[in-house]
Amino acid sequence: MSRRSGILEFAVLGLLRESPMHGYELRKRLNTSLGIFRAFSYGTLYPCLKTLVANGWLIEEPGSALEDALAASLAGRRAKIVYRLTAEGKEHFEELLSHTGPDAWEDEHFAARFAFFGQTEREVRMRVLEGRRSRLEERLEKMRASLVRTRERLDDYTLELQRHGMESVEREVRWLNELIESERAGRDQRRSGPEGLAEQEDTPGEADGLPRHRDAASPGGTPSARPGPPDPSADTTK
Amino acid sequence: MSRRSGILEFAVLGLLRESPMHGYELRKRLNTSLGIFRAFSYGTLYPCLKTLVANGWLIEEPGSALEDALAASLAGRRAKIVYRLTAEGKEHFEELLSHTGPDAWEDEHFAARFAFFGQTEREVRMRVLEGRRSRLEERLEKMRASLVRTRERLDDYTLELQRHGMESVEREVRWLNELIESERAGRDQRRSGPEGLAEQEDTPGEADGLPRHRDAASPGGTPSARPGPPDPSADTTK
DNA sequence: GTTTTCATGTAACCCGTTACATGATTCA
DNA sequence: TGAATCATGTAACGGGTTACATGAAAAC
Repeated sequence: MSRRSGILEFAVLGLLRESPMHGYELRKRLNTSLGIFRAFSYGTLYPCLKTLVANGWLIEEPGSALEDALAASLAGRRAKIVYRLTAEGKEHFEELLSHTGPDAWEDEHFAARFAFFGQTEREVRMRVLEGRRSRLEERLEKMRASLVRTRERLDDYTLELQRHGMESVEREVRWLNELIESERAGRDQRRSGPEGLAEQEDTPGEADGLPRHRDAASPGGTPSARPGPPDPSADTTK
Repeated sequence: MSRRSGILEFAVLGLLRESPMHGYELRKRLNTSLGIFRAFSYGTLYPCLKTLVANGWLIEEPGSALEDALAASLAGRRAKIVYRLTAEGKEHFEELLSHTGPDAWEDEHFAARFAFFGQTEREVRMRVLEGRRSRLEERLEKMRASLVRTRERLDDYTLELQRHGMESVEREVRWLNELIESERAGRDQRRSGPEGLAEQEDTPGEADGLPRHRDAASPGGTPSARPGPPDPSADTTK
């Protein structure tokens, strides 16, 4: 099971680590900034927030005048209930960040993990990237095998669909390869402070590490939600 | 709402149109041959089959000795309950095939539709492909807008994730472009249709435009390495 | 002869969305 | 003043999976 709510918790904690926010804003961030996640509804988000509060990982504070000023400066909007990460919450998040279990490289989990790589230690990043890669390679292998088995029985369109799917996965593997290499190659002073987002040099220099191949078009991958591409089957573990 | 069960019904009808099958086999086909679908469990499949039977679209027949022989030749396996499409079922499926509502180009729906393009009329194929494309372009537009809005506030990894996501969508658009063009060009003279999707167009009996490829057991011909319709692939620059 | 794979089913449960209820604030 | 957006919540519902129950044929 994908334990999607686990992803939500993780992402909420991660976002709140950067700065306190109220639910409405949180949801927007979840669905746009971190555009990878299939939209969560309030019916999911608010109960989740409650749980996190109950666990002592968050505290809710009323949107005071002081808070308003801050919130306004950030989002131009008045806040009602602002959620703030507690020390325990931070600790818990840190712990989650360091986990590298197999689920860390399942589709949506992986995206969530990647989105917070900025706060993740180098080794962990490596493990997650490599885990993801081998997961995909496994998947590719299955696809290839199944394709060989059934090739003649399939019509052109089905074949084409399959081909495109495989190519998407292959493309993601190449992407991971680049990322891994880039990690390996060094530049280590990745920020890890939440607010380290500070100086963001937009100037296209490879200064800070990521490949940034602008239009080096590579084939497919997984688009946002439940994308056209892949998700092959074979994987009954879902 | 994705109405995922609708996809299942559609796919089941489509697969059974090609040849009668029992549930177990059906599921395998759903998850491998048509590898696009996220695995459906039996807890979903069997109830669905019952519904379809209740609607008069399928009939269940016991796996008789006769059936066994056939089944054995196909899959080497004995069948217990074989589901066969009724005339009404066929009609219903045909109707579904001709629908081109907006949902036809939502992620999983689209994949399902595409998988049965072999039985779909050319115009319908075009509409679906174009619909999908504009859906994706819309999505791209949103992503771009949101990216512009938030660019500076995001760290490198988040940015990279977003970039990769967009590129994936762009890639799918290119794929669709090729497919559309290929449809437009009339793919009669298209290369290598295995079982002659090619000569299909001029076959009088195919007034309804349905290829009706291979009868299950006859792989016979050319194991075409390359699919007929499009063929973006080949290019290594991708 | 026992394990694997084939094969069919069902009921409990989990998860998340939809739809609804409510109210403050901003803008026309 | 009324519409639109912001903002928080909840209860009912739906859909799908998991886990379980069952049994036959194949493979070892």
